[in-house]
Amino acid sequence: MGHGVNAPDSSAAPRTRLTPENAQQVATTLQALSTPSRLLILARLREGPCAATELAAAVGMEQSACSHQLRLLRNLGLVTGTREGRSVVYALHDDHVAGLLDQALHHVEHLRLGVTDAAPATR
Amino acid sequence: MGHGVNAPDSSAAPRTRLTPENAQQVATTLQALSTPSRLLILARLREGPCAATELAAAVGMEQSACSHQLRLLRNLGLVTGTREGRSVVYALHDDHVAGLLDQALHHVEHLRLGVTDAAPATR
DNA sequence: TGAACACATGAATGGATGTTCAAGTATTCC
DNA sequence: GGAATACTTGAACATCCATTCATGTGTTCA
Repeated sequence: MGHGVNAPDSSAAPRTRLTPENAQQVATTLQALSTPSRLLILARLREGPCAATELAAAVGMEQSACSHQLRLLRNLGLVTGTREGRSVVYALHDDHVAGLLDQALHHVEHLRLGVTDAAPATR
Repeated sequence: MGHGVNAPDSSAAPRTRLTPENAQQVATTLQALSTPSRLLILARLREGPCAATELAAAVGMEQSACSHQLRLLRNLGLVTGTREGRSVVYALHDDHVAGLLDQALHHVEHLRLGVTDAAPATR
């Protein structure tokens, strides 16, 4: 049988109606999760605060590249960086970021990936 | 003060540990939600199945462009297209896609966007 | 069969975007 | 002050990606 498709079901309507303007904002934020490097950075910070250099090493990228991405994440309000002596400690901005990450991982985990490039089937 | 940051807390560890390989897959899937056009397409399908042309009109884009994005979404396994007479009806592939969308909208809604390009503050 | 409708597809284009390389700023310690 | 550490920033570059234009495929109906 089917795979239990979307029922716009009785329970609750989508909290946020997606307007074209809204969509731009949402897309911009979700784009932060659309690259392996940033995803790894956020996942690392998900486990606790971390200084920039250590963070770069943890995710296996050069400090410069990592710093660029951290700037982007900072501008989006996803992470915070606070100077601590000579190092800057980064952390997720708040729990919603952690939640967003968790949900994303959870759902994607349960999605069949790498589906064949099947053309629409005829009934 | 504090915004209630990430506590690697007692409750539950992240279900999916993010490996570099895994990150690539997750990123690829999440990238589907990183553009306004695709976001609008998915949001429209969230409310129920829809034919291609009607869908394109609903989200305000040309049929060609819409078709290209639909192909991408199909390849990622996020939507399905089934021929119905001369039209092809699209729908979300399953509930996880709807859930992912809902969660994304929900979290992003509660995130402060457009934060200033503040440099790391000194303690 | 042929016209009309509904989509898909390929090539081209312009605009982002991630990374690297090479300085630049900030902080600590001698 | 000056060297060393930690991080940031800007420019250059190469790549990717969403859209457009033009064309091709599939389906219905006269």
